[in-house]
Amino acid sequence: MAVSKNIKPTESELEILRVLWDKGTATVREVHEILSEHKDAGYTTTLKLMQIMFEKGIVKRDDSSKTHIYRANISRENTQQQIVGKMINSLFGGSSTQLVMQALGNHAPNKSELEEIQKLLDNLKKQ
Amino acid sequence: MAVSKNIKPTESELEILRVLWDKGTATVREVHEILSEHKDAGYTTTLKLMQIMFEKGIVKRDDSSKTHIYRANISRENTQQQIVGKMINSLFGGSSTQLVMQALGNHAPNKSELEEIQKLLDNLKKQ
DNA sequence: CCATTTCTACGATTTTGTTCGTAAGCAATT
DNA sequence: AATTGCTTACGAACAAAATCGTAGAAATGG
Repeated sequence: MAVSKNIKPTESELEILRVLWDKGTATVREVHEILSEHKDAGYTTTLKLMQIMFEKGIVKRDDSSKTHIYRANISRENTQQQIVGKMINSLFGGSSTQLVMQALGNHAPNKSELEEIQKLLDNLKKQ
Repeated sequence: MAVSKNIKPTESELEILRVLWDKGTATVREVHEILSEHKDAGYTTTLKLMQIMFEKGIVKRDDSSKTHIYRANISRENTQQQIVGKMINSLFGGSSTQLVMQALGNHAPNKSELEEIQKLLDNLKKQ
């Protein structure tokens, strides 16, 4: 089994990670452009954050040319799992079911999504 | 519809809220005892946190006797909803389904829980 | 009635995260 | 060669959260 580091990205780091997960690779400039659509912080702020993330090992970068190219160094799935797991424990007393009920109750999925969930549910039932 | 305050408890505040939600009411001492099973921070730290939560309106307290008695002033359900909603947006691109799949995949529920979810799913399908 | 314990209040410090200003390097353009 | 624009590096300021020490009031119990 893979040893998963216990990484806890901050809110701002998560925003950056989302961009990197979506695009695969990106420069600071690209990340900043996207973030600044919904947030106003200066360019150097984004730069600094990404540098810190690099020091922490959250992202990798290719600095062979002047403009560095970044990519995530932790997977989306792993991070989701970390955070959801923590939330299940801290907010739902360890019951994933509670979380699921909450999520479905307040953000109803559409038809095809329902079927997707149904499929997973059927699978779980078989075991 | 009730106007829900946009409250964002910190990690530490959440720990305290959990105790209060479970017990209904509690003194600082009681909260501290429980927290210190899994965390080491001094008594005055817990006290200070609860005082701050009081100032923020997150908890109420009865200070008619020397030892104050605290209780939560925001509901568990409401808080869960806030936080889960935020997580769906920030980590799962707005798709509750993704979150549900993640939660079920990694923390499989037992039989009776599965049926509970199935019931909710059936209800959602009817609409 | 004095000593001890237990409580609150509160300021100070530490830690962590975020933001920004400035300097310096490099490349393209004039 | 000078100017302009874009880049990284980095220190500093700022903000928010967490931790702790100390003081003083109230209860306890010898």
